[in-house]
Amino acid sequence: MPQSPPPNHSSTAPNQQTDTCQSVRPTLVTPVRSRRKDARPHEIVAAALAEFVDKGFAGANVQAIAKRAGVSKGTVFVYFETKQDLFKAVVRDNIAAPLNTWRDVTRNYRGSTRDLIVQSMHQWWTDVGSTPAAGISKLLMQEAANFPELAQFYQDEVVAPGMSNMRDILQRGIDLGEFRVMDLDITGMNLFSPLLFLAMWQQAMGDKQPICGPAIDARQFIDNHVSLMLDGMCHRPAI
Amino acid sequence: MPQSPPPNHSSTAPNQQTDTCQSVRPTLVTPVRSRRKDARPHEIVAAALAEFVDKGFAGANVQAIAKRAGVSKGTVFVYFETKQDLFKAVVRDNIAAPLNTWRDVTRNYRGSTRDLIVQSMHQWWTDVGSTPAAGISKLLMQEAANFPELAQFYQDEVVAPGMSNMRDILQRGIDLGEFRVMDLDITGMNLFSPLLFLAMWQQAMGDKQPICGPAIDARQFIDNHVSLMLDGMCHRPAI
DNA sequence: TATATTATTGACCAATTGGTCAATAAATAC
DNA sequence: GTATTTATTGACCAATTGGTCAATAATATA
Repeated sequence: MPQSPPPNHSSTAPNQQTDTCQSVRPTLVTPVRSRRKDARPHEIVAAALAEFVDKGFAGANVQAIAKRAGVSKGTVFVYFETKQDLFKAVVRDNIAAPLNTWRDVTRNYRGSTRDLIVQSMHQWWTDVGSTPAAGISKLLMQEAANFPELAQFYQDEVVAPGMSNMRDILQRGIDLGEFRVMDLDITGMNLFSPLLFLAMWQQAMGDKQPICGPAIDARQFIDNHVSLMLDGMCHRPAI
Repeated sequence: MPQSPPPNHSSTAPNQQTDTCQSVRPTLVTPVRSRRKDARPHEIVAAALAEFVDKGFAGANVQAIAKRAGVSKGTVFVYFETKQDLFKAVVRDNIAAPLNTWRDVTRNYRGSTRDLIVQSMHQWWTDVGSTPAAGISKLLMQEAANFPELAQFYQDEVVAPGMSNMRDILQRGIDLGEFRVMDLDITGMNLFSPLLFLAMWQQAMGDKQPICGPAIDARQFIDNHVSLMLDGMCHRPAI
């Protein structure tokens, strides 16, 4: 899936960009080159995200990224010193935004903590888990060893705040008398890791390779998970 | 980066494992080359596992694999046609064994299903999750798109049997009246995915980058998880 | 229109690396 | 010991690719 279609080219594939000068200068045909200095970085980063998630850092091809972004390889290196720098930019640019909006849901919630958890998880799935940004998790997981500073960045900017948010939610449930007392950190991870796993799994397997029979429905997966985590699998008398 | 130091020099550091037959010549030093046709494949695959898990398929360097295995690059290509073939061998050879032993625990268990789950998970963690073989999961997750036939293989040989085993366990609990009725597939995934996630996480982050404060203790993680899944987080009256 | 500026390009370079193969040395046969 | 076989090697090749830069074309300016 091409990220950003070549903004200037009139046609799609066949014409390529070999139409340098034979254009007779009729009047105002689409220019052979377009100059959009400020739009480039974002487009290149978006294209790079797709390529990196797809192929990993080592497997990603700068030329392919350039093509996806609709520019030449040279242009990529005008805006990013090295492939590594581009990679870092991709991670940084795709990490920050979603987490905040997700967190806001927690802040001013009124209903039961159970509902908060359900809604919070669906929210995260919609905003992050099911989007290309989820590829970042997969990416970091595989490249963490080679980019320790990025792993640290991810740790500081995503993991820690995410854990903090989970703790807040759980503490709220305890304070309101809904939940029993438990280890907040461990429980937070227990509660959230299936979502992360599902996101990475679907990133990896995409639409092919259904886990077991049909593909997993995220909504059902989340609802079932929350039900188990709150009520447990064992028989229990009505409250 | 120096290429490959001649592996024949007297001996770099350890004596390697040239234990086959050079003992015939007690007076001579260890031979410059050792010929161990049948031991090579396994050694190379073991070395390749480490390198692939570390660097991914594209990032892995055949010369580095050869070095880890104590042979020359040429030797690698004697036993494996291509880098891809080596990769496939690595996955295939590291997938089969652990699952079976894990499964056997389920078969002839006598106690409560709760205990079965606890023990089963600790068993899996010991036999798979905490071993290098867990790197295969991380590896497959990142290379699935590029090796669809391997993804299928993984699906058939690991995912499906694993899910089946989870279903058996849950069904047992239901049959014995311990558990309420629930969707076996989804619940199986909910139950197991945190372990998979933890395994991959620790593969990725290794001993550095603790999630939050100290590194996660797998034992505590598992026990807490099972407790939540069976009893739930909510307050509940004594049975 | 003419000139100046600069975003964009693609040919080019150097380093890396998957893969080959004739030479070599360890074993075996005689 | 000599001859034969073959597992192992490392120099070598060709293709790929990250990165460079002088040339070029799209603007801006006058």
